[in-house]
Amino acid sequence: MRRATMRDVAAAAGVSFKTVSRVVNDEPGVSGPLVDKVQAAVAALGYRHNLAARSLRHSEQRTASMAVLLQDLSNSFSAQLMRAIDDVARERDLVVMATSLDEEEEREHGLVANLIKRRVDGLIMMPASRDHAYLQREVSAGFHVVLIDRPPINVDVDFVVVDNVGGAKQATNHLLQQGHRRIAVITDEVRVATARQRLDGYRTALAEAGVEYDGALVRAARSREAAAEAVQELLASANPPTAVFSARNVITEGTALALRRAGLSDRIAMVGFDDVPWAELLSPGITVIKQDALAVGRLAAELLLSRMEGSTDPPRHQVLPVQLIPRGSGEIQTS
Amino acid sequence: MRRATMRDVAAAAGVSFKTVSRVVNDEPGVSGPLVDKVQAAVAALGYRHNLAARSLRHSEQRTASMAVLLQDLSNSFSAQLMRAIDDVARERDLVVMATSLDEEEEREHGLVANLIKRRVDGLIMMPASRDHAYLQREVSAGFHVVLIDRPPINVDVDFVVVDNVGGAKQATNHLLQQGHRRIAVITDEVRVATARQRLDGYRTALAEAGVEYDGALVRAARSREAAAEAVQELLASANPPTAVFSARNVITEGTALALRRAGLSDRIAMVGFDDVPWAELLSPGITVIKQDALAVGRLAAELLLSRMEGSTDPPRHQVLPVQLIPRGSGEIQTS
DNA sequence: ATGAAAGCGCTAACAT
DNA sequence: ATGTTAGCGCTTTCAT
Repeated sequence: MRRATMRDVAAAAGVSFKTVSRVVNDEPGVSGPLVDKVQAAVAALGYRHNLAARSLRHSEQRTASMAVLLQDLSNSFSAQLMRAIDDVARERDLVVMATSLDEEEEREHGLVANLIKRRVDGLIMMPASRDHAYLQREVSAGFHVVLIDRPPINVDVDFVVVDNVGGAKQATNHLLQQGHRRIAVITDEVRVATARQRLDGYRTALAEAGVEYDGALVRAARSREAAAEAVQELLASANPPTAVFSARNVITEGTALALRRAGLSDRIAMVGFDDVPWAELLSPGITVIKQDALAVGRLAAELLLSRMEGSTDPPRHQVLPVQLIPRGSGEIQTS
Repeated sequence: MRRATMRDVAAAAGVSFKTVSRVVNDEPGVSGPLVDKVQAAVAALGYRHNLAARSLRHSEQRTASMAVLLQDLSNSFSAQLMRAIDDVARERDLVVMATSLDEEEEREHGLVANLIKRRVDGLIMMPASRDHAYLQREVSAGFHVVLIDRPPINVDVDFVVVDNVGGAKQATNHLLQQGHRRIAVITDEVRVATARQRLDGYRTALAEAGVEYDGALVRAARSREAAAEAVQELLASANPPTAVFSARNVITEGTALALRRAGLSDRIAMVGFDDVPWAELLSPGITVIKQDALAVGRLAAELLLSRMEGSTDPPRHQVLPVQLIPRGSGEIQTS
């Protein structure tokens, strides 16, 4: 059950297959009657234009496609990035390939190689790896890459990140202002750049306030459950925190869960990094440092498109601001 | 800045370009020294295999790609579907193109056409349209389609849905059992198949319990804000409901929001269709009819893969069960 | 073990 | 306005 080709259509319509090509591509220079005959044959045979063959021959070998590599497409932050990127791509009729890296470096390398073999026109990636030098060769060969959420390491390419250090400082300062001195922080694993930056911001804020850093208040957790456990342990410790800075959305979930279970939602203050859709449904509402995922995604897509359209500007480094949204949980004072 | 081709590599390595093809494809029958020479040339020139050209000539013209068309990739249900599909695709080294349809019929048609032009090997779609007859021709031509969340109309293809009618009945019965008689229901617009089915289940449960259907308790809402408004209006009406069945995840958010704003979270019962990650963070927790998005996605992907691997079984219709998870909000009794 | 020729489905450049 | 030829980068088939 082979698909019909232009030659098949040409034979059925009694014209040359170049005429079919003209009709299919809406090129001028074909008489009305012939156009009709060709279209009739196309319909009769169920012919479908083959874009792969087209782009192979076409002068500028574009595939009108791009790829998005995130860590976990089911995470709401990533899902929003994807959505924003897709919205921009849609305007240009670009198809978007998307997948999750799950912080696996090997997977990142394999996928980038695979996508280049497929000749996607560009890539937006939240990198899992900590060395992006391997991208240099591809970028030099004309492959376009925009990193997102995490800055490039050992290579200079376009990127869009948010002010993680500033946001974490702001979160910590906010809690300090409510009188808290024992502020726990739960972050992602330190190999993740954003986790390191947010921890930096936390430490800087403490230092500036003259509050001593206490490693016992710092935990790493990847999942919601791990975060909940970490908070539970901290609460049960000899010298428990009076406030928590949860440095990532799933950690915020885990923290809220642990506080609820302990019946301490109204006693222990918390500020989360990254807004969550249910933040205002809780009592108290969750105070967060909001990063505008849609803006990050949109901007990254626009940077990529400008490259695909020929921009040769030097690599552009975009750091978007974040915003503290007080909703109650972060305004709980020390008693 | 043209990318190197096999011919370029062959010239650089001093071999025929067929030998390069053999090396690049890990085919046997090339001596060790030649393999080395070719690989050196590949590295020197930054050569990258062109999969589009390959699949054009290759006997079975597979592109090792599939597409996923959902309504809104940023919705947590859709994001989970995508994640599950991607996990299965990953095992087979398939690339997944994904995008949102936003309930736009035109967009669905355009995308399906475009994806066929790109010769994707298969498609998993949550359809926006209400007539899928146009798919018949493509399916007959060997294109593989699996519908998800909503069943096919006017065409018979594989699909995976959940028991919407049964789930809605269960939700309604649960509220009836707590003594509620005035149960509001907020659904998606009626053009959406799942909304109609869930409304059916609601009506059936009422009828079976001998409770008269009251159209004044039924509202449609697409967004969280619209749902919140609808609930607010209902609560302010002359004869307000004592319970709410929110028939979709964003509606559940809106309902929870409205109840919280009205300070009635502990007074008005609610059950939501589709589990939400924050359901157990609220007080009371949100009782839901859980549909296993990951299972739906996984199963759909497996059905599609089996087609791609040659299955010619008659169209398979999968209806997955749903499960009521009591967390508090659904167990509030009439006072 | 290696290579030359043909052709996948299409567009570009050039006829007529 | 229509058609012919060549060739995109690759795999296949068939030599050597």
